[in-house]
Amino acid sequence: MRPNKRDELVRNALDVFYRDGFHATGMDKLVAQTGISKTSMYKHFRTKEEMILAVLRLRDERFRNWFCRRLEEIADTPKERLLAVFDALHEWMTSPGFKGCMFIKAVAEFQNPEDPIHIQAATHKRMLLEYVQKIAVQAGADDPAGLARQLMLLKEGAIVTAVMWGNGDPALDAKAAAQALIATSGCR
Amino acid sequence: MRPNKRDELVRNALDVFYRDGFHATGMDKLVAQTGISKTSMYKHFRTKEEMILAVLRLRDERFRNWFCRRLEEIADTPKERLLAVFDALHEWMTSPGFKGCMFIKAVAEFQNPEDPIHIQAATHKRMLLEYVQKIAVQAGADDPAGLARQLMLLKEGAIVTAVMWGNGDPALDAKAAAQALIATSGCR
DNA sequence: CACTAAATGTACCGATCAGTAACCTTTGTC
DNA sequence: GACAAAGGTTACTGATCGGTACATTTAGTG
Repeated sequence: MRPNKRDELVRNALDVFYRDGFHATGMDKLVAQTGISKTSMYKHFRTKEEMILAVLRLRDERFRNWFCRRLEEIADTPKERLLAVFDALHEWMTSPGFKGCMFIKAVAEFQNPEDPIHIQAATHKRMLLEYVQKIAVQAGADDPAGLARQLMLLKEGAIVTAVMWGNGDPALDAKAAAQALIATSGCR
Repeated sequence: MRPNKRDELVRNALDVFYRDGFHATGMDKLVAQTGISKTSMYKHFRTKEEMILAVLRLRDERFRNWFCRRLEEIADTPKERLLAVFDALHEWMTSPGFKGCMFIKAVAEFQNPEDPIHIQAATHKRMLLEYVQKIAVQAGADDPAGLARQLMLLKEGAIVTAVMWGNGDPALDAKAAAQALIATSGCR
């Protein structure tokens, strides 16, 4: 059984797009950096856009898996897990190679709301929001949906600010703010 | 006295870069959309990068002027002005042509922290933060710097989320969160 | 009117863009 | 060993990239 070259391509392309951006990464650079021939690329994907969508799918899968698992590892109770969001965030931001959120960057480069790339990025964010909202329900918040939306605002803000300043400190500020919000949210 | 063509160029280029992105906007598109010849462009700016920097300077000047003036119009006391940040934010997000924060997008496209464009965008954010921090001092917050950073996290998060969902609702969530944070901050 | 600076049109540069055609090599399966 | 699918090599397309050369026209000032 042949180890799927397509998956290898998507994995490598993910790194390049994440590091250098979407428009700034040409197919020739992808050939050079992934070691996979252009003909092979275009046998698996009809266009660059299709490839970006596949890359975003992988990124979504990887990130959500890591994020959700990490929350469960860090904290035991739902209320603690809401706060652990920002511990996981801080870990991510201070890990080597951190370059911000790929989906925020995708939306920044593909602003048209009808664009498949834009839509897929928004879907990722919606799924993360729903996951946090579930935890907020378990934690017994008075307005779990509202609390989840607020916490996610802090999270997105911390990510873009961490990229701006080049350090993970915004996650600490976000955690402090989250603590205050959770304290007044009616969580058990 | 000749009306400065250079300023006209920067004004028009601002619209195009804001709407379409930096890498996705070529100099030829700029010629077509601004009605200014490429030769003239390169008499005022040696490179595309220099032009982007000029565009960001104008954007910074315009936005900070509008934002600070708006806060003073909306609210009279420092404490009220901290909250008015999110009223102004909501006005901006629901205004026609809103396409997110140009500086967040600049950082997303120019991730290298040494890049002049990246640096200039970060400078804009730092100046906004310092402005809000001054208000927090006037409002008598126990930790004005920390409160200002938290409020700015909410602001950045609201901006990127508003672009994601395509509406201004995140500003309302951010305002609600800000209200809770300000309430526990020791502000008069 | 003469002079000058600013802005123009047109045509071009080499490099890169996304994407393709034709042909060859590897690899796993029967 | 025959077969087929997957992957690779090389070279190419027309369009666009950022940027330039050069000659011409416009417009404000003395």
